[in-house]
Amino acid sequence: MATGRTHRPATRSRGIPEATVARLPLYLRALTALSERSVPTVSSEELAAAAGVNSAKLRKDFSYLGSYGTRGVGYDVEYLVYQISRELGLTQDWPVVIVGIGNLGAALANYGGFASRGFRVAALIDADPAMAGKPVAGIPVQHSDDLEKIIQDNGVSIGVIATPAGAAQPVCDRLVAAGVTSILNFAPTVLTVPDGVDVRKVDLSIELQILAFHEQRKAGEEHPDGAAPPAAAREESDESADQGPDGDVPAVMPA
Amino acid sequence: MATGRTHRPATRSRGIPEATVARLPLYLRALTALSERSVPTVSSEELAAAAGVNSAKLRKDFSYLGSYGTRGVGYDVEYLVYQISRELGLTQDWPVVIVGIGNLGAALANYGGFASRGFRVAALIDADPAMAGKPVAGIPVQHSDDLEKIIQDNGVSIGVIATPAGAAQPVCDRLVAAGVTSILNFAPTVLTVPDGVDVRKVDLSIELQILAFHEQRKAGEEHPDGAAPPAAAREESDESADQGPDGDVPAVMPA
DNA sequence: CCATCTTTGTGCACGCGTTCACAAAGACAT
DNA sequence: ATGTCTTTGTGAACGCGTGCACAAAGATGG
Ligand SMILES: NC(=O)c1ccc[n+]([C@@H]2O[C@H](COP(=O)([O-])OP(=O)(O)OC[C@H]3O[C@@H](n4cnc5c(N)ncnc54)[C@H](O)[C@@H]3O)[C@@H](O)[C@H]2O)c1
Ligand SMILES: NC(=O)c1ccc[n+]([C@@H]2O[C@H](COP(=O)([O-])OP(=O)(O)OC[C@H]3O[C@@H](n4cnc5c(N)ncnc54)[C@H](O)[C@@H]3O)[C@@H](O)[C@H]2O)c1
Repeated sequence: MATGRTHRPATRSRGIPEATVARLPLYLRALTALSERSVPTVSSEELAAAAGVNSAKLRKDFSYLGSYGTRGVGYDVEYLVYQISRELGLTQDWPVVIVGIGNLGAALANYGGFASRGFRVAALIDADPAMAGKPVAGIPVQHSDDLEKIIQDNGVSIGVIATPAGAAQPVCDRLVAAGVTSILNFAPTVLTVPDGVDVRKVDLSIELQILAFHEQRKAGEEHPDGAAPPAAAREESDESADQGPDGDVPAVMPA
Repeated sequence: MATGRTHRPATRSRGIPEATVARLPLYLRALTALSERSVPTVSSEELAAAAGVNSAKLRKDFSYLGSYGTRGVGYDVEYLVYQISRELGLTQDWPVVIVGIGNLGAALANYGGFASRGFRVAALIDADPAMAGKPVAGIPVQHSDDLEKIIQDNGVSIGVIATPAGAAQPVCDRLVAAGVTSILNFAPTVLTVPDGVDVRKVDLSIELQILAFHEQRKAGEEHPDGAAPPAAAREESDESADQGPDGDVPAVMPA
């Protein structure tokens, strides 16, 4: 998972568990695909397969939204698309600003999947004066001096941060002060925000490191054939002779 | 959370819980920053604050790695950097290929934070013949015809998919067949992989939808002053009169 | 060497999330 | 109308993750 929420304790939002909320977009995507193929109804089993989850989980998730679905038949695709969209707040338009129009920010600005779900790129903001006025993805980049005005004029409540790590917290502070209450952060930093502001982060580096961890485990298991004891092959090897097959980085040892 | 794992049930990998593994990179980042400032030791309290987590959680996380840390003092920064790096498999070099060098793929290729943790971009692969040979971030793009050979020649086990959604599954299948066992997927699709292959996904659209959900809740609460009953303001409103303040999408109703 | 003070490591309890398994609901055929 | 068959919705059990709270460990000062 490339994410993690901040603040807002375990206050189940109106009764819909956070884990369920995180899956709703997944269901919505699968349902939209079915809708485009004019499929009228789906069973929980089919839809679960398409979304890559357990069917019991899917049914429980939907049960938090209400009793849509007909026993013996399944769920009405169009109706469910509407209900989930409404629950996620996608029946309204969400203006979004992107701050930091570098490699990543420009890619995000060019991303088509943005607009497809009610999100509209209201403005692109960068601190580089050389970029001001230059169009990216058809939208002229604006200077960060005008950040507050841009937020307020467009009624923006969702901000995307794609600046270097060092600039992320100051930018975040300005966004929040200007009225932004939801932030998607691509910079590799922990953002501190007041209560009531949601932060989600996407960190490529963290994802790769998690993959590397599992990759290392797979390589360390070394079982060409079937059932080898998966764990407990080595217990508390502490240090020494645990390196991969390749070379190793000389390590700094403690006092 | 922008992620979600696939397959591999709840098999706690060698005793380190998945949730802990996901936080190790966070600790590592904070520790690296301390190391650069030549800070010799940190307490769990300080480090937890820097990583944005609870200090008890941090201590429990570290306890899975072993008893590094000195009571009354804290943790030796350099030592901990090494131990976490080793646990995550970052003491070895991980060649990575990126498939789909469009807006996003190019941004990823240009991303400096890639190399900083033992990940090396071994190759860039695209299906567009016009891109073949063209350097992106100093690395010439190779045609996807040679995908299998590239994977094998470089001993690549981690692949990044940044192609359009429709191409993701076929690309994934080829990567896996060629020997890749860890995939980071940016395309908005559920990938199906054999057992033993790890998939993590990053989906911008899902993140925004989750933010929109909470944003809608905040807007719906409408409490200019202090303590209003957070939930149970409306119970089971089913349909009708639940739309946002703005316009609403005409919905298709079921039979 | 002893006392004090800081900070770790963890036992324990609790709550959330997942999954199983099944009764109830309803479609559909006869 | 009645029976059968499919599929939902959910009660209950279980396991994982989180956070509290505290005893043990060890540093530090006298
Ligand atoms: N490129 C990637 O694939 C990638 C992947 C993961 C994370 N990231 C992170 O995303 C961020 C951006 O990456 P990038 O490759 O686009 O970097 P970049 O250097 O290409 O772009 C950063 C942009 O932010 C602008 N900027 C700097 N300070 C600013 C400020 N105070 N206000 C507004 N704009 C400001 C710069 O002018 C520049 O245009 C970095 O934090 C990076 O670590 C990037
Ligand atoms: N741009 C973003 O910010 C962003 C954000 C989130 C998700 N995504 C997703 O990431 C993916 C890439 O986005 P993008 O904006 O870079 O798109 P893009 O169209 O700019 O780039 C896609 C690239 O993939 C290449 N390609 C197509 N089929 C291929 C194949 N079979 N093998 C190898 N290469 C192939 C194309 O030639 C092209 O260069 C999409 O699935 C998109 O939905 C993008």
